[in-house]
Amino acid sequence: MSEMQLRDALDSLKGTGVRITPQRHAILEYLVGSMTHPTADDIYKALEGKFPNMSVATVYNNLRVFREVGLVKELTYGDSSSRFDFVTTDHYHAICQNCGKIVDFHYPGLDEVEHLASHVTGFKVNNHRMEVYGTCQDCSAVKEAH
Amino acid sequence: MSEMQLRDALDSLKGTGVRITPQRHAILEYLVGSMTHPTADDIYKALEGKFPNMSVATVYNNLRVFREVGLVKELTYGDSSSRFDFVTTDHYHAICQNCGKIVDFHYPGLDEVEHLASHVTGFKVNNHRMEVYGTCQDCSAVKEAH
DNA sequence: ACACTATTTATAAAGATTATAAAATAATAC
DNA sequence: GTATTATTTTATAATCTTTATAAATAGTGT
Repeated sequence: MSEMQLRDALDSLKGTGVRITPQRHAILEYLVGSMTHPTADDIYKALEGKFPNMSVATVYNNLRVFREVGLVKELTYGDSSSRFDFVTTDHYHAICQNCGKIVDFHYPGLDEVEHLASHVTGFKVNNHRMEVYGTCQDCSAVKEAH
Repeated sequence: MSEMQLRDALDSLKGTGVRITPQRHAILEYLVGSMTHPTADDIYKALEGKFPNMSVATVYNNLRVFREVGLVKELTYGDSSSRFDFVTTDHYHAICQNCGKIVDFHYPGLDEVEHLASHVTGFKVNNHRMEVYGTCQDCSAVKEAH
């Protein structure tokens, strides 16, 4: 299934006139396959084997390109570096404050919030973002055990 | 009214054994008075007049202290630097993607999301964050006029 | 006023991201 | 298929935000 996501993404890139280089292919492939919301550095390190000469700038440049085209979302949490998330269907994130793990979950109906916010603030609202923070099961277990 | 907020904040600090220095007083005062969710640098520059010798580190250190005590929230949006928000009552933010303006709004009932997320992901959820993004009235007006 | 400890300052260091210019490479026209 | 052109990659340096460090200073309790 992620096969198809990748192919769709590449098609979508072609459609906007962005060249498909081996590096771009690899970065996209990694993003689609990864469930971990990696940082730019994660991606850089992961592809070091395949592309020993690839520059960090290439990773950043292409993540920006993907973001501008709408294939990728940039997530900025409290920690120092951004995380990048391949955009599939709308979902939200639960973030472990102990180990940093990020788990997806779905929730319908938050469009309502957009409407209210728009009404109250006078904004034209395009989209929203939301996360929940807490402790994941693994970390909870460790604390119990102690 | 912000007078009272400031006094409460100072009392709350004293209660936790944190010393009240002139710099801390000034930073808190600025945060309480400001409706603009300033960056550390904004605060630093704003207090330059009163404290010509103040170090940037002081601003960062104290913002961390305030955050740890719960007086201040750190907001990380897409841009390069964090913004700091004096915690009053729970509210959310509408962010203008054109000019960066941040407007507060209230919305009840998102605790429901925490429950569902907890159920689905197995997390112990402590809190959540949410924002809406769009175009503020001023920026919309400018676009229309053009 | 004295002693003790937290805090500030000045400075340097770290880390993430962006800018720049030259070299390499993909798409396009022929 | 080759030449051309514009894009992209690489390598490197620069920038910017934030944190670490150590000496100087200032609050607080006695």
